[in-house]
Amino acid sequence: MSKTLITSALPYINGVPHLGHMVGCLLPSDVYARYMRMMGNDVLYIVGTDEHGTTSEVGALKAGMDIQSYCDMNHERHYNTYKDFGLSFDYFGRTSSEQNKEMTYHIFEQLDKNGYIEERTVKQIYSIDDQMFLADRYITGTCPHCGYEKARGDQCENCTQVLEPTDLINAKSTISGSSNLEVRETKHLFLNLPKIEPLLRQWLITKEPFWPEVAYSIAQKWLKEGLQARCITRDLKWGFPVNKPGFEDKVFYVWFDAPIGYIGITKQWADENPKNRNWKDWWYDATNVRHVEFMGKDNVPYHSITFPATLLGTGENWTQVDYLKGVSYLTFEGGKFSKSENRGIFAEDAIKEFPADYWRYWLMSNIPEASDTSFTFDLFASIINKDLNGVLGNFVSRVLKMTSSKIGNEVPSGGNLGALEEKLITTLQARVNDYFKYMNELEFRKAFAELRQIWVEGNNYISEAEPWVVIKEDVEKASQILRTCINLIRIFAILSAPVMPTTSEKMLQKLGLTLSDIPSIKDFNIAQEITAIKAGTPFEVGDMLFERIPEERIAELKEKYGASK
RNA sequence: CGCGAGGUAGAGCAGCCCGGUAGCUCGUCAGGCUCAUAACCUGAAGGUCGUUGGUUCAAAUCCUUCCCUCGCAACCA
Repeated sequence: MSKTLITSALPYINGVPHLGHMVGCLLPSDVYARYMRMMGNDVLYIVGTDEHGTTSEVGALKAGMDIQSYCDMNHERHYNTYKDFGLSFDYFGRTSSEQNKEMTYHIFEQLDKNGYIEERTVKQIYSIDDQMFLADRYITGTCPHCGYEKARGDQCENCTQVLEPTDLINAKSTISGSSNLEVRETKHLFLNLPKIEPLLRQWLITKEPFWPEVAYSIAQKWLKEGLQARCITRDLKWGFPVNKPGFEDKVFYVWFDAPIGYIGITKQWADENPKNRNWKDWWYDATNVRHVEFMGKDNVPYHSITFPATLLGTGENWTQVDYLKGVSYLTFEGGKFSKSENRGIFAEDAIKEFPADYWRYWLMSNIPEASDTSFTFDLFASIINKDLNGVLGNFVSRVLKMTSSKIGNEVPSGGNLGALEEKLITTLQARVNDYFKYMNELEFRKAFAELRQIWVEGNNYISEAEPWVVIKEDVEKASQILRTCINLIRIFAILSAPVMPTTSEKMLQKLGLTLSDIPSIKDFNIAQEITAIKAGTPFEVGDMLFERIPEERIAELKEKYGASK
């Protein structure tokens, strides 16, 4: 059995995940993991929170908490949100874990031993009142070029000039507001990327035919512009203390230990059941592992350049990314999501408004693959009303209600498959093959457009077969048609499970089944599946699968989530 | 001249790599059906494929000019 290692970019603990984060890495990784499991693959699906860095320190300070409790609290919050969205990760870990510390130290030692680490002294702004060095973005002041008063230390948003923090007039710390700043020298460790570059190029070239264009072109861009040594340590408190003499008062930069977190979290997972789990089977001298990573496009450089270079520099045989799914941005009603401006719908709120499957289906069938995509409530409602209610929900409803009222609450017996069913089987098999093909290629938009067409085939079939007419003349034939339709419900439930697990369960429940009854979908054969449910099996009509979203509700939502701003 | 991605019917997208009657979904209009969630099925209207020039028998597709949108620009996760 081939092994599939699936990782989602680790959400930063201090952030509040919005729909863009969900669709960028968390949801697609889950959908893919569920699909690969159903295909019979041995899947390990790893997610967790990325916890180190200034942002956490500042967040804790503002919340009046110590950093550890602050992170504990937020970790819990992330976990609950993702569970609510139905994410099926095998482990939800943390980059601040002991296991990750161990991994980070080991990888750093190897890099150092191989001569890829160098010391440099840099000048940095120190805030005397905050008692810390400030990252550029934590300094604001007046732009010397255009006079804009809220220019950041790295760049002026107004005139787009790239700045040094020392250029700013009346520079202030954004943390305390203090202007009691000075430039200090500080010694840091750098990862010598130019030295690893030849290895990296050699490795990357093998990926070109497989990666999506967005991901590969971003990686190429970085190589083209030339790699520079990258600072991997910081003057902070919250992080792993550097395990090198003379640097004990520094910590590793969050971007150094965050991707290593995939490995560290795998070890967390393994440590919970050491008899049956071994992290090395997935990461170290591992054979037959295909590693698929999911991330927003802003993360691509780190996963295609920095992290692979880090692993290559160890000289050890680490599992590298085989397929990198880079996803563009989801915008909100044409603008940016912004918590501070109360603009956009965030994951915790989204789940209170509608069931997870509504979001999962919308987001996956509109995932920003080729370019940035805008979320609008109008579009959302139209998809939910048309695809989920009109096409799928209504099909289930019309079939079960008709069978129940005309014949009874058992799958009806009698009749044989005919020419119409032959045609249905052929059409459906072709569509299912395409659906699987797109899923294998991680072409989600196309995959879910195909899934929708599969549902449509159900309505097409029942329209042509007209059981409501046939039943007046030939009850046996009508029974066969309805039995076929009930089997279609089962087939639709199975095929929809990766994207709408709860709805699938609901559909199967009506037929007295659960998802765990479903065998592998590898070699899914419609001709066989179409008769899987036998005559006499009891079923219940139950509730409707989905609810329509009326016009008034859309207007309310737009108002509530700042769609007009 | 910083870099990248995108600009295709009212809306959202596919097609572009490997040139050859412009396709899908929603919306609109008309018809059908009455089992079902004002649903479902069928059909029609609607596009000089951002702009300029070029290559070619032939360009949405290849090369070129300019314009617009979004993102990135390495101490922001």
